[in-house]
Amino acid sequence: MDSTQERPSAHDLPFNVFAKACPSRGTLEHVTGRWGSLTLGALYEGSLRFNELRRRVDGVSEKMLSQTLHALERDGLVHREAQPTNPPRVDYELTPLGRQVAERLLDLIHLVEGRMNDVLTARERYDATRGAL
Amino acid sequence: MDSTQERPSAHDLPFNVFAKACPSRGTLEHVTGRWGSLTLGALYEGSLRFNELRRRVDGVSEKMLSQTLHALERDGLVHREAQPTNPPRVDYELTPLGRQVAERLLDLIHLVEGRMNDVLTARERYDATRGAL
DNA sequence: CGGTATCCCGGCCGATACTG
DNA sequence: CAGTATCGGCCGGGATACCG
Repeated sequence: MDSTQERPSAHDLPFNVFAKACPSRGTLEHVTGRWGSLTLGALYEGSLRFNELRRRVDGVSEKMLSQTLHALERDGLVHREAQPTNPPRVDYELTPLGRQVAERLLDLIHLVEGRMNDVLTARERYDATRGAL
Repeated sequence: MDSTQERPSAHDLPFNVFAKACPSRGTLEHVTGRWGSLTLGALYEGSLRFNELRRRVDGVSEKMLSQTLHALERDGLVHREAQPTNPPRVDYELTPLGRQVAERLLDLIHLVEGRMNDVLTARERYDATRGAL
């Protein structure tokens, strides 16, 4: 019943994101990263082209969007479909796994958006007491 | 009006994380950030002291943990309870809102951990085709 | 349109030292 | 134990220019 150092809550999966060296931590960061989460969220509605995505994810630069899409494609969350037409047309869409991830991400996003007033109120209270120092 | 049919993309909430200037984007980043997500995830099991948390979130520095906790406390997701004993004892625990957030985060974390083999496979395929350039 | 290459700055973050 | 202060490197990420 005792296997060296097992914590009560710990999951027995081979991958544990709380461990520094675990590769799942890297993927979690791609997914939850500043642009990763918004990109996946935007693609949940359906496939989008590069510049559509860029407009949808307000504030992202070409460089970061490109970089983000490569990371997500590499992790198998986004599928890139290029058509060799002229002018070129490239569509990005979620893979089945990407959809599952995006679903959870959107749950989180909607929760944060929906409770933002509470957050703002909490900030005011915090700043009123601690910010006065 | 057409309030019956609604595009899934457009939420009518006052806060939209896809908009550059929206404060919800900042909170989402606190929550999904590298240390924010792990901190909230760790606290889901119950309250923890500073150094317990530090050990649990493998790799976090004192500075970043402190900074992360302040941001989460300010946003009303974590409650800090200090006891004026000697040696000092400080417990951190999730607020009700923090619990809801952590719940979603853990859903995401468990999904990523559980599908990590697929991710790793996808990476190999990607690197084999594109990495050869 | 759909990107890549380059430059470069701010701030994220770790290491270290110090305080109550 | 529970932090804060300071320094410095590294790199995330924006701006710009350029290519197929």
